[in-house]
Amino acid sequence: MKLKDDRKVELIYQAALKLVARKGLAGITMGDISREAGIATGTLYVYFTGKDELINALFACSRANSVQVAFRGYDASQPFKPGFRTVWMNILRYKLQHFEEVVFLEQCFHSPYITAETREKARELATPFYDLIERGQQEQLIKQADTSLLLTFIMGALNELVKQTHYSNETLSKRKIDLTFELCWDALKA
Amino acid sequence: MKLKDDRKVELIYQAALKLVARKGLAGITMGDISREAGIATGTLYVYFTGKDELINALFACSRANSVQVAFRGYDASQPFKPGFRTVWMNILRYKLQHFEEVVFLEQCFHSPYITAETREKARELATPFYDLIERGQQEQLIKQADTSLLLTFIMGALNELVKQTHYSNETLSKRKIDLTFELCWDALKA
DNA sequence: CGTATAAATGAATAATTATTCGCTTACCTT
DNA sequence: AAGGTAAGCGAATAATTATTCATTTATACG
Repeated sequence: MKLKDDRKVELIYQAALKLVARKGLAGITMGDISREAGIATGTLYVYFTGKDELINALFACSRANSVQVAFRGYDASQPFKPGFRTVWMNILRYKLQHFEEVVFLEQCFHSPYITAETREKARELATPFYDLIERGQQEQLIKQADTSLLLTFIMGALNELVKQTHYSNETLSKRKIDLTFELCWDALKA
Repeated sequence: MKLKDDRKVELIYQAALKLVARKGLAGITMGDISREAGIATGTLYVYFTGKDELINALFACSRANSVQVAFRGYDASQPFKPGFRTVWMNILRYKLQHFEEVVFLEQCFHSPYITAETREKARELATPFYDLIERGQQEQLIKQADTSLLLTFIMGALNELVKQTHYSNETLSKRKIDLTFELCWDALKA
């Protein structure tokens, strides 16, 4: 018998991400996705039970990806600031390189597709970020404010920056990146 | 003869905003809007030529509203920091009170509904904000960085904060508001 | 008041889109 | 190499949703 092709799932995901970044979640059809992926519409239903499941799976996957990369190269034994910078940089780089995921996640958040369960799992993935900020607070380097507030502030700023960068299609220079880190750090530092 | 009823347009807008905040732009139908507004579906077509026009009009209106309020009480002759705080506070307050518009504008940005023209008009509305930041830079109070970068940073942070506040349905205490302003100011200040 | 005019209605229609299904093709197993 | 099983296909169908339209209702104006 013929087996399912994992690369095909990836193909479908890429097609969906591309279309959502271009047209928004509101303007995306199963036909569009299959055409963009270069497969038949019916094939989508071999891999997913329907549109809802496709979007939920892609949401979970995108979300997991973006978190997974964040702590690459982070070493808890090194001082806080450079460690924080490593994570911060990982996040920024990932978001810049995966702009489509940024848009997709944003659009999904208020959508009829994402189930409460999918949403809950996405939330849980954020705990390492909380831990990181709390470490900085324990070391008196970061403001003693609600952790969630600080995190929200930074992530919102980063996200918007990534979007803005994309629209103006410049590449963020090293100078600008350093500057932006400075903005973040100055905002957070005690 | 019977005249068009301006309050009805407002009713339609409110219904659409409410639904988009709840279900996203992807999950909203003309039937839903009319039901939520308490009018017949056909009546929507008395006021708008179709769904596209409705969404574009609401986008333009929402965007204009949020900008219009920002400079209320701002006096260019007073020192920069309190003036900036006034504007900042206006924006925050407006966004908190009009959460639905925040979500709607965000969802629209990547959607097939909004035309290039509508988008361009929205962009033009932002110039007073650029002017404000530039004033701060001239007075050496604000970092000498790309104005658009600074603005993007702040607006992204604020937006995310408003969303986060809404989801956790707490009311932002004065303490937290002051704290958040401090984050913004520390980020921007030279 | 009465009438003309346009708003308002909501069921009917048109258009779009998700999903199914009978068939073909590929490829794993033995 | 042959058979069997599931992937892959895309036209057909089902479901949903935008839009129209014949009719009713409200109201501005004479």
